[in-house]
Amino acid sequence: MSKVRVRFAPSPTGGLHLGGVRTVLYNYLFAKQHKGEFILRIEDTDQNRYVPGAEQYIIDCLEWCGLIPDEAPHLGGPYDPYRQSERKGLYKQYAEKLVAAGYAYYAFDTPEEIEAMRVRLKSEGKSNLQYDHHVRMQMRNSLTLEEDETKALIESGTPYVIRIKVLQDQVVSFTDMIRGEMHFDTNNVDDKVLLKADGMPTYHLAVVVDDYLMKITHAFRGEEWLPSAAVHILLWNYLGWINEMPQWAHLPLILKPDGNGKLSKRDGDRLGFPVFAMNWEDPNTHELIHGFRELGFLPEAFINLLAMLGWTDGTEQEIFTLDELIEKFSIDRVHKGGAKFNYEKAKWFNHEWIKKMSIDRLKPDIKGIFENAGIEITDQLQFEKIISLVKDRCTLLTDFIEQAGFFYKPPSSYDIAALKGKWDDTKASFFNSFLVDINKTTWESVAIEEAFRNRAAEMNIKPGELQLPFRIMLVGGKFGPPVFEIASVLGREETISRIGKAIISFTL
RNA sequence: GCCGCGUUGGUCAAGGGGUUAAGACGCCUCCCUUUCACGGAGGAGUCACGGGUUCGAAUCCCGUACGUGGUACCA
Repeated sequence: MSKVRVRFAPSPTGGLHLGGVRTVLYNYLFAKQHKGEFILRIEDTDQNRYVPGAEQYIIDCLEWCGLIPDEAPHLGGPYDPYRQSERKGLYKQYAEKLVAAGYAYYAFDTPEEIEAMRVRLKSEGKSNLQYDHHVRMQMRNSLTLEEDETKALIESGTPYVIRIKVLQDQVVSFTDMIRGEMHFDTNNVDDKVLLKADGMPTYHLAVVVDDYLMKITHAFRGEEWLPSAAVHILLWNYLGWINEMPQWAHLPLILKPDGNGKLSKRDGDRLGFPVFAMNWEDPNTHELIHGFRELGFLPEAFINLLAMLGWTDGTEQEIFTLDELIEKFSIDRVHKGGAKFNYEKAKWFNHEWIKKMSIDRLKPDIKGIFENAGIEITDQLQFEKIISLVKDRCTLLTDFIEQAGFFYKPPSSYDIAALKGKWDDTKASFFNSFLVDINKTTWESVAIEEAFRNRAAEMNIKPGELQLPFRIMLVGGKFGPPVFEIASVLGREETISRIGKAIISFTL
């Protein structure tokens, strides 16, 4: 078998949806497992939908996720160029070839004429309003016009498109790697536009031509493409390339968590979770759509959770590294049905990854988050200790600010409510004595705790009664790692200072 | 409307003729911890419906319902 080559072919219209990333991922996993190549091709044939920055954004997302293409517009490759707008000149010859072979035709109908046709059909009670074999002989095209008329029209610069001429009464079949045998009746397939009036190909022509030219062996795409697969297969046939047609796999959709339908960027705002891989700001409206990255997800977790949205290896394992996924992924274990996105589970994946991740891997990310929050890291060793102390209680990377910020900034307020019934004059005097004690102890958590317990014993107070007040003195609230660990990391001076301040505040 | 695809707890899912129908998230209870987590032990909660086929159906077949996608000179 020839070398596996797969492609991700997005149109750069803004943002990269989570479902898009999953499509990339499955492509990538399949390619790498088979020691093949993963290609990024930009489908920018619709000039009306061009969004500046969108292509770079896609590239950046792939990079963040660690899904690096082998060939791409910005990397180049043996099948340059990888941007369809730059391949424009290529497509027309194939469309013309189809016309010459009788598999396509020129159509001169204006949008108004097509609209009129649909109105007419509707008034006749027809439910099928497609431009297809039922109506093509009633329209203005090279099938109904005399040859010299057609020629004259083209030569005089009349706008025209080229449409595929779908043969009647045939069954188009193919094997989908996920769904098995698929059959379509050509009587239900319309004469899709192949080449637009502006000379650009439509998606239908462009995918087939480019997949052929780029020697794509396997084509994975979203389920929304299933109905038009018939057109694509017809094209592979009509163009005489059927033996080189890639194997198809139509991936299930990712659905909204609540109601119905494909997950869209709007749902993120509405339900309070990210839908895009990274923040995306629309260059025209300046609307900001939040990304997983900025909300504190690790790319490892993001990839992992996406992989599990529609696929399992059949065991109970849920946490996978990219390498494990490459090894274990199998397209035939991909689900047929769509999956509703569940943000709680997504966060669980991230939590698992933070727990599992090394301090060194976490460090740069957390440092960046801290700096954005105005916290400077000066002591590396202390920083590492802090990370190891709090990582188990952080679901998102951004949680580190809340969970560890107090190491860098003394509490600005105290959870007084939690103190209720746990603070009185004897407690105050305990801490006053303790303040003196800890001037002499070795500065280690065990030694601090020992001093704490000794003093408590001496004053005949249960140490447990004192721990919560102590915590609130240092942290401000009822959370965080063990208190004596906190004190030890904070340092003698800072601990003393916080206790002193708190005694005054608590007593007021 | 028409065409296609799908349907196992709230969600992700294993299981593909005989199972007490796995597991995970979330939820609840308890243990650990005089913080919050982590961790551990339990609990509630399911095969869309109706017909077949079969000794036996979540599993196979047919309908129905529901969901979802497409139905553009968008991808």
